[in-house]
Amino acid sequence: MRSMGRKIELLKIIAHPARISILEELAKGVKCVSDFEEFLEISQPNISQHLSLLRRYGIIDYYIDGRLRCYFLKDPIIPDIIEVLKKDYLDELPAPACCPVTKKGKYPGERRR
Amino acid sequence: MRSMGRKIELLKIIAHPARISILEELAKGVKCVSDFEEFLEISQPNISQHLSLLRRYGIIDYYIDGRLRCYFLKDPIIPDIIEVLKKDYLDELPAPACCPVTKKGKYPGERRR
DNA sequence: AATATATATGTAAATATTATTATATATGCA
DNA sequence: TGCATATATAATAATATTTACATATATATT
Repeated sequence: MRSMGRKIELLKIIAHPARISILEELAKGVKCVSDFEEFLEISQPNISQHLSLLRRYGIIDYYIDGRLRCYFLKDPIIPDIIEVLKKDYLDELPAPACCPVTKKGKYPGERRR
Repeated sequence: MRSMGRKIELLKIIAHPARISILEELAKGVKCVSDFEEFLEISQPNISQHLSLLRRYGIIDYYIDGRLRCYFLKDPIIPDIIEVLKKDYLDELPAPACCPVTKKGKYPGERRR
């Protein structure tokens, strides 16, 4: 079992547009670096940097096929996070039973002291 | 509907130990700043800073009760993310049909050029 | 009115992240 | 062997994040 701290660190690592794109693609199947070059609008060294970062944290891995590096997903939390990111959320959570708008109301929980 | 970019930004904002703690608490119910002081090991101004950041991004909001500010969750994606963070993931994702360990294997997808 | 309490704000310093550029390595092919 | 291809690494510069500290504001209490 992985600690919450480790998972927060993972969240921080993946919270970047290029890295989410990479992970979305890898969720569909193995891809090599030049595949990413086709749809990411960033330089090849930059792609490599994002890939190494993801790999350093154990989120992805690769195997070598000739001069290609074929990357694949390794961390099972990733598909679940992508699913949440793709889900539509139409409404805000219901506000607690008091009035945030008028700035009046009584604290509904227990109070200290 | 919210864009992927906006959700990634949100992910980045919440990916911090203090802020995840705050959100986990708020998922249980309304809390005021002094409630957070009891279990977060950081200074009151720092707590306020994290709260303002979360509020600036529409993730939480508050109402005023006297001199207390009572914070509550607003963004409906938060409980889902917390759920994923708390889930146990026992195994790595299955590696693709080739051999990452021996570094040999054939690229299973289509190849460009 | 004076003081205490709850919370926020401003700013500076420390640190981390990101993209860029240049260069390196390794493999395959002529 | 020599060159092209695929990818990685290193150094740097720009920018953003985080914390800490001092101070401010608003409300309640006496």
